[in-house]
Amino acid sequence: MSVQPNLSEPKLLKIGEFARRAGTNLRTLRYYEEIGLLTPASRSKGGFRFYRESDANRLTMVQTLQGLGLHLDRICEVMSTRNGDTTKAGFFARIRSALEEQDRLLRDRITELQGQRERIDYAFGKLQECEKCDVIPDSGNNFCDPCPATGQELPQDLSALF
Amino acid sequence: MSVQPNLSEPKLLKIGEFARRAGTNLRTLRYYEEIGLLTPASRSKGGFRFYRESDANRLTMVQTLQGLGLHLDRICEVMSTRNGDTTKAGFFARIRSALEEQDRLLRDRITELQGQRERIDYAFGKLQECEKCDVIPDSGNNFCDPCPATGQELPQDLSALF
DNA sequence: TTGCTCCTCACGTCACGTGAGGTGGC
DNA sequence: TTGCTCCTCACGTCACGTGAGGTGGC
Repeated sequence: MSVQPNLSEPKLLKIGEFARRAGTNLRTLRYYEEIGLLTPASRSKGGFRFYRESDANRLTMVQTLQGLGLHLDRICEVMSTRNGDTTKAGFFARIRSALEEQDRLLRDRITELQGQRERIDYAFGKLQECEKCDVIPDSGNNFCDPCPATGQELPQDLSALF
Repeated sequence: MSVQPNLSEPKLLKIGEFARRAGTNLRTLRYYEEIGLLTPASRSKGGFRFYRESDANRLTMVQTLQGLGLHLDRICEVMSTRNGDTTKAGFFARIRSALEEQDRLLRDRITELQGQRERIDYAFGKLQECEKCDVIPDSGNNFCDPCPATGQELPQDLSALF
């Protein structure tokens, strides 16, 4: 006789085990509950929080969005796909727009970081030349900005460190 | 008669103009001075702070490193290229290592973000299929995780939003 | 019952935000 | 002198960190 898995009672985790799996800690989870960002699925009669395994995916999304520089109140908004009209069309439209928003943020951020890598590369190139030069950057020559050899501005990342 | 530009007295900016150019604000600059991250080049006798134009490049680097998740004390360390032995070789070695550190951080972060984009893409693909499906995710079906049509786990980013 | 996990305050911290009240400098 | 910019406290805030003291549940 095959037993139907009980889908209406998915596995629940206590806060410690859930935090470990989700890569976070107890204080953060309690704080997220306090601000309404992530509410446990239930509580024991003694007050113990119980989380769904799948809530770890919500946590991951929060971490991703935080890494992109969003504040928790904005993250609440972006992830509140269950608020609003309850039609299937409306619900799915909110999901789609949340995913699109994240993709935009990711693309923009990647472009930014690639630009920063190019600037680092440019600085490396100039640094090679500086190593062959006699002048040592100090306050007397405004830390070699502009470069006494070429008269040009230093790459930003060298100017920052000289 | 040509006049030698006075390199020992580069243009100095008051805090407001400097903040505007560097894309920051007065409070942040005062805080950075307090913790020793960015000290003004000089002060007027009345106490007004004066910054070098080139210090904006230092600020930019601080912002970049903050965006990569570093704390200010770590940023102090990474950017303290003027501390240590004062030989040219030592100084340049510290510059090089600071640039390498940043490049590592940038590459790792870009890889991470690209992975996140792929996950978003994967979620979009599944969402297309879900739109053709009759089942509506709710607490009775554990928000469609696992998918009642395929039996497979949902993409993380759908599970997070369903 | 023991031990480990969890609970709720509640104060501390980092990186600033935001006035209050006063002074500098073209 | 007027107006704008700057000054130094100093308290507030966001997102937690870190105990203190007490209870739950296998």
